[in-house]
Order: sequence, then C-alpha cells, then structure tokens
Amino acid sequence: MARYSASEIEAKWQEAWDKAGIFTATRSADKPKYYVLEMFPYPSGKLHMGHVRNYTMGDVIARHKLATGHSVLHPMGFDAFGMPAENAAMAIGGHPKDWTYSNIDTMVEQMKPLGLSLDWSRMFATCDVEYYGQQQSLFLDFLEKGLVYRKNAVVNWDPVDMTVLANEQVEGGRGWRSGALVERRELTQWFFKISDYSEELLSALDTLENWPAKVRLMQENWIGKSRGLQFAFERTDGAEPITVYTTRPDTLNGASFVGISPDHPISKELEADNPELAAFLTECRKGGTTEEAIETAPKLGYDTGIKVKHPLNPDWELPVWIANFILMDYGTGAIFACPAHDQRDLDFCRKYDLPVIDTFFALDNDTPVSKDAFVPLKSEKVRWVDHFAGLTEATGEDAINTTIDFAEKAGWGEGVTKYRLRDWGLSRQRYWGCPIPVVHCESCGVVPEKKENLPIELPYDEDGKAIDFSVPGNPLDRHPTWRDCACPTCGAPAKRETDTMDTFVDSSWYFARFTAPHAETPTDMAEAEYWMNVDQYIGGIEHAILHLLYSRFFARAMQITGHLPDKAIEPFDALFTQGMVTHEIYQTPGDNGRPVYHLPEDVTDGKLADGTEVEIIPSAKMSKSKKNVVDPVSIISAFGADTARWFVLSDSPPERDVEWTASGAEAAHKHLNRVWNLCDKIGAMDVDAKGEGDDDLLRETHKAIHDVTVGLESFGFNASIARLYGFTNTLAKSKAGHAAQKQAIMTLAQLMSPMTPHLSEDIWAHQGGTGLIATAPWPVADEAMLVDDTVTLPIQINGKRRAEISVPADMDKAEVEKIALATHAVQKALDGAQPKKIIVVPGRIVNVVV
RNA sequence: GCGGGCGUGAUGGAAUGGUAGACAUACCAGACUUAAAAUCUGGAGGCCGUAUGGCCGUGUGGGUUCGAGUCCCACCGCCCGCACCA
Repeated sequence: MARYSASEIEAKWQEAWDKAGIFTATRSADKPKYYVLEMFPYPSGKLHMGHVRNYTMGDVIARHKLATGHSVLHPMGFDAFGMPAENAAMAIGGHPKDWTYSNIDTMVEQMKPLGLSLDWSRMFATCDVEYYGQQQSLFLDFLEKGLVYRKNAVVNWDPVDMTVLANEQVEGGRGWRSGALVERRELTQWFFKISDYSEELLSALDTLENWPAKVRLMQENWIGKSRGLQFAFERTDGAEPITVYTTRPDTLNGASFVGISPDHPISKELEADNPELAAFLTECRKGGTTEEAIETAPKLGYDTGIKVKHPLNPDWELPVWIANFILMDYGTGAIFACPAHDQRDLDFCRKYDLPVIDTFFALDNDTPVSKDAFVPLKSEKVRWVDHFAGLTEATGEDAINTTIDFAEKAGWGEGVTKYRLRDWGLSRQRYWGCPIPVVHCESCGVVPEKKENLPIELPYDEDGKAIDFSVPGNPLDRHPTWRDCACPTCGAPAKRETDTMDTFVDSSWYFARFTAPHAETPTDMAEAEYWMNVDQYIGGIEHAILHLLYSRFFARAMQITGHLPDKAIEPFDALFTQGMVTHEIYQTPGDNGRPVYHLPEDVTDGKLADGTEVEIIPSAKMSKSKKNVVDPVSIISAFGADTARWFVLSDSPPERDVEWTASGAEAAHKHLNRVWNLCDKIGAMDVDAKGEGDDDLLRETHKAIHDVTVGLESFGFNASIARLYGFTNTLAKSKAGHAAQKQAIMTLAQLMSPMTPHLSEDIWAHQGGTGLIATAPWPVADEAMLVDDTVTLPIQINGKRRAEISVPADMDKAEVEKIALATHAVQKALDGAQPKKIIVVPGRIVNVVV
C-alpha cells in the first residue's frame, strides 16, 4: 500500500459509486424512506466553505441512513432566479440566463469532488422553464382558490433595485439585498393570502417538535398575535366614527387624544384641500426608517380639529391628531393615547401640551407621572384611581379582561385578536424571475392565462439581439413584442403582465418538486405521498422567518389545490440550523486610515512575506471584502475532500460557528493519514500471530460503535469525531492479534465513512470487505460488550473526591459500602466516628457524609 | 424597549445532578535524524510541596442538594432576533 493520496482514491471511488448508481433515489416497498435536504444554493458561481459544511452535514446523515437500510432521497438544485444575475448583466454585459447557467456549471464542477451522496438525476434550477412553468400552473390554481389576489397597496419600494419588497424583506428600513433606504409607494400588486393562515401557522408551530425552539419563537413573534379591544369613537361632527384597536383597554379613562396614521383615510381626505397638512404628511412619509432615525425621530403631530366623544362619557371630548408614529398597517391605523402609561404617548403629549391622566398607581406609590410613563408588567397588581368597571386593585391582565367583558356587555366594543403578519406581496418589477401568468385585456380586465398556454417563457432576446440590461427598470416592459398576446377570455389583442414573482416563491415548493422533478404537473401525488415529508432539513438561521414561513404557507396552499397530500401540511419534520464557517481577519494600516486586508495564504506566523507584522482581528464570517476567505477548491486540491469534510465537522458543535484554521485543517489531514497507515500496518501483520487484549479491543470497538452512532443520530458530529480520535488512539496502541485488529480497523472505517467516505472505501477494499462500504450494513453494538466487568468508583467525603476503588460492576450496594468505608481516606476522615450517611450510586460514585 | 441565548484551561470545545477540562489545536520535553520536516513516546487548570499530598478552580454573589458547570434567585458581561406593533 502506497502513501495516502486523496486525489487518487477520491476520484476512483466517486467513479465506483457513480457506476453502481447507489445514490439514485428509488421507491421501495420493503424499506423505510428517508428524505434529507440541505437548503439549495444561489448560483453565485463560487462554492464557499459554508456550503461545504452544510452539504457535508446532510451527506453524513444521508450516508448513515443509506447504511441503516433506508431508501434515501438526497437531492440538490439551484435557487437560480434573482437580482445578482441582472446586476451582473448591467455591470458587465451579457445575459442573466447565460451568466446563471454558466455559474451553475461551475458550481456543480466544484461540488462533485466533495463526494456527496446526491441523486444528480433529480437536479434542477428554478430558472429552468420546466420548473417555473409548473410554478405558473400552481399560481393559477392558487388564484382559482382565492389564495392570490390583486390590490392597490402602499408597498416598500427599493429605489436601487427598482422593485417592490415584501415586508419581510425590509431590514431596518433598508432593502435586504441592496441595502438602500426603502421608500413608500402606492402600487397595484399581487398578494398571497398568507394572513388568512395566521392562526393556523401559529398554532401548528407547537407540532414542530424537531425544530429549534429559537426558530419557532421567531416565527411566533413574527406572526405577532395579540388580543385587545376594538371600538369606535363617535365624531362630534356626525361623520363616520373612528375605529381604534388597543391592547390596553383598561387605560381608557386615561385617554388624552385620538391618534390616526398619516396613511389613514381621514388623513388623506383632509390632505386634499389643506396644503399645510399635505406638507406635514409628506414630511411624515419621507421619514427614514433606520434604527437611529426611529430612536431619535421626533414625535410629529398635526391637530385635525376633529373632535370625538369618549365612549363612557359623551360630554368628554377628545381631539383627533395625526401622529407620525402610528402605523396604518397594524390594528386599525388609529389609537387612543394614554400618556400616563405609554412612554411614546407621553412624549407626544408633553410636546403638544395635551393632558396626562393617571389611571392607576403602584400599590406602594401614588406619585403622578411626570417624565417617565408608569408601565408595569401586566402581571403586576396595581391600584386604580377610578376604574369604570369598578376595579380597585387588580393586575393589568385581569383589568384588560374585565374591561373587554364590560365593553361587550355595554355594547360599545368587542374583544378581537389581531396578527402582525400581513399578506405576502409577490410582484417584482424585474426580468429574471418567473413571469406572473396573467393578461391585461381592455374589455375583460385582468384575466388568468389559460393553462394550455403555459409556460409563459421569458424572452431571451428582442428582435434577435440580447435584451438591454444597461438601463434600470424592467426589460420586459421595454420589450417590443413580448407583452403582446390574445386575451384568454375574448381573444382580443391584450398585454401580458410584466411583473415577475418574488424569488422566495421559487424556493417555497422546490422540496416538493424534488419528489418528482420531471413530472408534467407541479408534483406527482404518488411520489409526494411516498417521499414527503422532508425528514431532515438543514440550513442557515437566516431563513428562520422568510423562507420557512413562506414554505409552510405554500405547503398548505398546495394541499388545498391538490398538489400535496394532507400529511405534508408541515413539510419539514425536523429542521437543523447550522453555524457559519469563520476565519481570522489579517490587516495592516493603509492610507487614509483604512486598513488593508490580506489573504490567509499570504500570512505566515503573523507576518507577510516581506516581514511586515499583521494585525489579527478575531474570527468573523468569511467575506470577500475582508479577504478572510478560504476557497474549498484549493483545500480539496491540497488535502482532499475527506480532510475538508472531516475538519468542518470537528471542533465545534454543528449549530455553532466553526473557525477555519490552517493548523486544524492540517491536523485533520494528519489524522486521516494516520488511519491510512494503521490500515497498512494491520494489513502487513502475521495473520496467525497471537496478541494480547483481543477482548479489550473488541469491547472498545463496540463502545465506539455505540458512541459514534449516538452522535451521528443527534447532530453530535463533533462528539462522534472526538470519539473516533479516541478509538483510533486505542487501536494504534493495541497489541491484539490480527483478527481483532482487522475487525477494529474495518469498523473504524465504517464509523468514519459518513464523514470520510473515500478513505473508508479504500480501507474497506484493502481489508477485503465485501462490496462498497457505502452500502454495507451499519455495525450494531452488542449491548453486552458495552458494560465492563469491573468499574472504578470515586469515593467522595462530604462531596469532595478523596479516593477511588475498583469493584466488580455487579457488586451490591452493601458490599461497595463496606469496601468504601475500609479505604484509608475514609478511615482517616471518620477518625473512629460513625458516618452520618453513605450514598452509593451504582456504577457511578460513593459519597460518605461525616 | 420586547423576546431569546450564552459565559468552562493559551485556543476550539467535552461533561443523563455524580471523578470538571474528553477529543483536538497551540505549547514543552524525549526518541529517530548530521540537521530540519514528518513520525513516534510522554507532559501539562492554578497555587504550595522534592514527593506521598494539600488548597483553590466552570463570569459575580446567594440558595436548593449527600453532591451543582448543570437546578433556582439576583447581578455583571457578551451575542442574536424583533422593534414608534398601540
């Protein structure tokens, strides 16, 4: 056996797997199925370490399931529509489609050497017309069931990307991709009725036991359920009453004014013939929405002159103000302000000199509110000044419920439940996305395209020349002929919708498409029935809300439209969110105070090639601009895929970030080398030679099987790897005979095979294993071998470890007690006295209390 | 502001309430070598001691327990998510 050459054996075994077709997913009547999925990548054109870590984790699970007799589905595809392709076309010319497919080719080339157990026959990209054509078909079905609708709405407009963004895609007032300050515009747009499913999406979170609690909580907060009172204020001028929503109805007696949003219908009505107000509203709408802007934004108000009557006292009149901090999107867009018990209201009232009325005090304090509003926890008991429902002392919670009952009985209000979740706007004014299959006809209006006319394909060029991406805006709008079509209803000449779908639509059902990627319909129910749900989904925490919430909605919508079975209503049985791969950042001072970054390969022992010392910044997410990127391709060519796979799984728990270090990668490689040499050594042993400790090695082998398997089945990959290091050390020191050592190395190869599949295959072959290790049955630990005959028990005196004894594992407590008492340390501590108490935990510990 | 998480050697990190620091990196010593690398062997939480050994030790302070890194309370620090949501 020669030296360990990763490049040689990796290519060899990848070919062998390919030839044997062992990763092709096939339905089987007699095997349990297992569907493992990693969040598919955007084809940026470059594989990064984050991908390697993500796919390796999925691969470890897929390979382990294959070896434990499952029928495994482990597919890969590309989330291929989106802005970067169009941006690239704008920046460097060319066509988004060419750019995207060339990137996909490159990434597949980079992925294949990793030796992932993927069923490549199922691969697709969301920009394949076979895929987005089916998506258009889904859209039409959703439309028919009322799951999609069109409305005029104030939307988030990204002025850089020149497109609309969903609320979920606005982060801190900026576009999630462009980072541009989002503006507000009123446009007619398509929306998914996700808000109809607020309660359903919320309550079903409880069934997702194998999702991280953090993700469930984030979704819960995002859906934002609240209970409160809704009621109307009568206007003194007799016009339409103003409906408000409040979660603190118990503070109604502290009402100071009624506030409405700058986007409230009344604001808009008044704006028409009031230039001063119009200017004020413009100012409000422009207001930046960055965190700093919100924190420091002054409370702005405008007195409309309108007066309303307090529902409990018709003589009590409240002024109606337009206030910049009231959102039209939440509740009714109108509130009553209680400055004594809300800081925001208080700030506003102090500024505009409106009354502040205390409605309750702390039990031990009756100081009127001055600078800070008194906002106790809802569970805290407080004392009411004069509560209309007759309360004197009660918690906020009780007071709220009492008030809602009171209002409902009196007939002036009702308890309602509100959600923060709003409908998902899906229209995007872009070229590189799935065209929305509807037609605008002058006589028939907006008409869905006929299914037989699908797919509505994106035009590749116009009049034989590539579409022009050099000007901003939507190229579909500018295309000379693409919009022209016949009205599906009346046949008259009509125009296509030029908006395309949000790319999050593409990723909301790809997992279902993988079960039948070539079907003539969006899914094949028989295949979906067999393969769904995804048993294990793995991806980044950054998709905790957007992608995962949308997918949950889509699964419901697809179930309603007959594209998924009932059981797939929650499509991901288990979710795992993995951490990032990080690296130190190396920098030297540059001109005008800006640091100059250096690539890891240019730095040795903290110095550049010319001897300049670099400053080392602690580990951070790998990013091109900080130059702290390690390219998987160069790692694979230097050490091999097995080393990269082994290293990204070792050291850190999978859910946490792992720091890439050159020494760590080298250590991983050294270890694989060591295992290879061990295999070599055992192969050269005298077959008949007797050794010592065969039984001990066998025992250790079974313990390793047990521990490593437990780790693999519970996302304890780092623990499994640590255990494998330990077992390798044991084997290396063993003096056992050939048979025992051979069994140990073959088992070691099997236990390592999900992580280092190529090396494992090679060892298996060298030791004369049957068939491929990838499909060899996973070893099973013999329970009897896991228990030692004798155990070492620590002896504690008053909880401090003082001695240890070695006793047979099955010795009864009384015997153990006797031996423990006889130890020198215990005798010394007792000094002739009787112990107060002795605790014997069998197989664990003995504690003597003196 | 609201919600959640985390604080363990020089470093990444292990530890169903039961011997804290597994495993690995970095480090130190030794073997092999002319030498280095590679490889192999060994050491190592801190303090005291030649040593048997002793004391201290999981952010800080308290509590529960025979026994606490782990459970409870308060505080300090860091990280993440949401946020003018009525």
